[in-house]
Amino acid sequence: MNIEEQEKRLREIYPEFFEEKKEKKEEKKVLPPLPKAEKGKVVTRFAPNPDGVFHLGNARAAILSYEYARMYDGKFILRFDDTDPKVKRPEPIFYEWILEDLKWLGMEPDEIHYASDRLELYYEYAERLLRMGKAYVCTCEPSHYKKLRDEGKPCPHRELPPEIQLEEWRKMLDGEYKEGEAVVRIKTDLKHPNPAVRDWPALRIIDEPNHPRTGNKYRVWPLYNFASAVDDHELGVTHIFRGQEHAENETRQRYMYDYLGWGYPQAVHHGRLSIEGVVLSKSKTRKGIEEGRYLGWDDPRLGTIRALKRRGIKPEAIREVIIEVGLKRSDTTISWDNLAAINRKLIEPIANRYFFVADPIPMHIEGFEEEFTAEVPLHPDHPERGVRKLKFTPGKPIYVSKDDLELLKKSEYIRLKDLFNVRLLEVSEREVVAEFDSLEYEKAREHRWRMIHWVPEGKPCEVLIPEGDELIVKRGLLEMDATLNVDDVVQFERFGFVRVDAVEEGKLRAVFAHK
RNA sequence: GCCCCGGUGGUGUAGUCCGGCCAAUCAUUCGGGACUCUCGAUCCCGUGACCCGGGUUCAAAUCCCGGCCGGGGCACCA
Repeated sequence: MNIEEQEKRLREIYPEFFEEKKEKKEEKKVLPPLPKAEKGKVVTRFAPNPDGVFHLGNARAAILSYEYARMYDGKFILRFDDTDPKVKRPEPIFYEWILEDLKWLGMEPDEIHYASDRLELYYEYAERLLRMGKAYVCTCEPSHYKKLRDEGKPCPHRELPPEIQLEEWRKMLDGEYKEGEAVVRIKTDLKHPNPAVRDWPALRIIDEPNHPRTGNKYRVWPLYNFASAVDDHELGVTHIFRGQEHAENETRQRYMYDYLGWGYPQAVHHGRLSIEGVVLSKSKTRKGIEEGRYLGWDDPRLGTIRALKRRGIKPEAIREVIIEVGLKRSDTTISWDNLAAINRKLIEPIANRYFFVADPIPMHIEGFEEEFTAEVPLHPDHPERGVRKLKFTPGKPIYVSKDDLELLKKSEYIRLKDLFNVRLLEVSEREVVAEFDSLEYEKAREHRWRMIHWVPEGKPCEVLIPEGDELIVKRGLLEMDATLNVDDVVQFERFGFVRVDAVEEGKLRAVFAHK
């Protein structure tokens, strides 16, 4: 029975099946409702530090923020948290790339802000807190301060009156205090069970920031918690999505919100997201690039958005995988199988098929003395797209892949897909000799002969295959009819889906996506 | 060491807040089969899990206590 007959018969004996099937198809993973979210009033933000490239781990916070904003007809803000010109120095290129990658993922921010543009605003709030007696300028030696803190004791500067604090603050701004000599702290509970929460630092001095956006205009820079607290409030952020490494920061920032009489946004802390066997860490990636072990930030082995893109992973697949993972607090490791399965569903219908023969071995065929042109559909399920032509010429060898060597060795007959069936006479790594047997596909099917792809001639093509930390390069021949452009995602039959990475003068490079 | 947070098949996820309808959902992987000029797609069928131990209860994946394991934080980083 073919599919139609089977379906017809099934409708007779089990009509309910089809109704259920229809329901199942519509079952799509969606995000759960967001607590305290009102339609039209949700404001979310994605706040990366442009000191590196956007990767899958960052994508979790970004996609959740964006999706929820959209779900509630709210606003999605991109804010560059570029307040560390020293340890995590921002670089101009990453500002651009992050925005570019965000857009590629389909997330256009409603607003874009730069923390480095807002220093004066931070200063205002610092002064206000100083004046209120809720913050102080601490000039303790860091190690000494730490000791006091761990003992739950105040440092000598803590209880000085606001007038002195403001004077000290002035000295910080004026340059009287040098880098490392003074810091503004927000008062909290000195007996807080978690020492890390006690009187946390809010602003510090960087003598020569040489910031990519503001140069040396400012020498007092806010720390993450301070800048973030001010901005989330000022920008009207209602919901924050961030990794659980920030969970303790909520405790810290709440003190500030209480002093200022602000309401803290709803924070959702999610676990860390990683992908099977892939390095996501910015610093490790950077090191690998510097040492020449990686081709760049978009090396196919990496988990950066650019790398995923280069491999032919569609933005929608990344979005789906993140939504599937949801907002759980536990860490998750996405498997390539899963990502590939989602991506395959997306690209299978659009990817045209071609024959790519990796590590070609010539095959000489005897006993067929006519020219014969095989016409193969560009896509088996879409004949309307047309065909590719592969011409067999008597006396000229065709090429088959070394990857099929084992198969050839153990087979007596084989079908050359869309051409004809042959009997194998000699099989070695250097060449294969075969004899024409028959034309009909049906005969091959009856005998269950295996089928391989082949190419009469072809253009040189190399495929980059990421395998863990290795990047394997497969060289071979791609059929002549494959006129491809960069970014095309196609399937090399019996090889896998690939994205065309570069095309130059009949030469081609592709990156392997998945089977 | 101190402080948070987690733990459902190989992987991811639903269910946990408000105990029963959960001998646990869906996807992927894996095994088997159907169909098909790709080892692609499609379609059937199947294997496979509530970290452990106590307690509460008529009833616990769900509540409580303890343990184990995992992650994170303890920066003048974000």
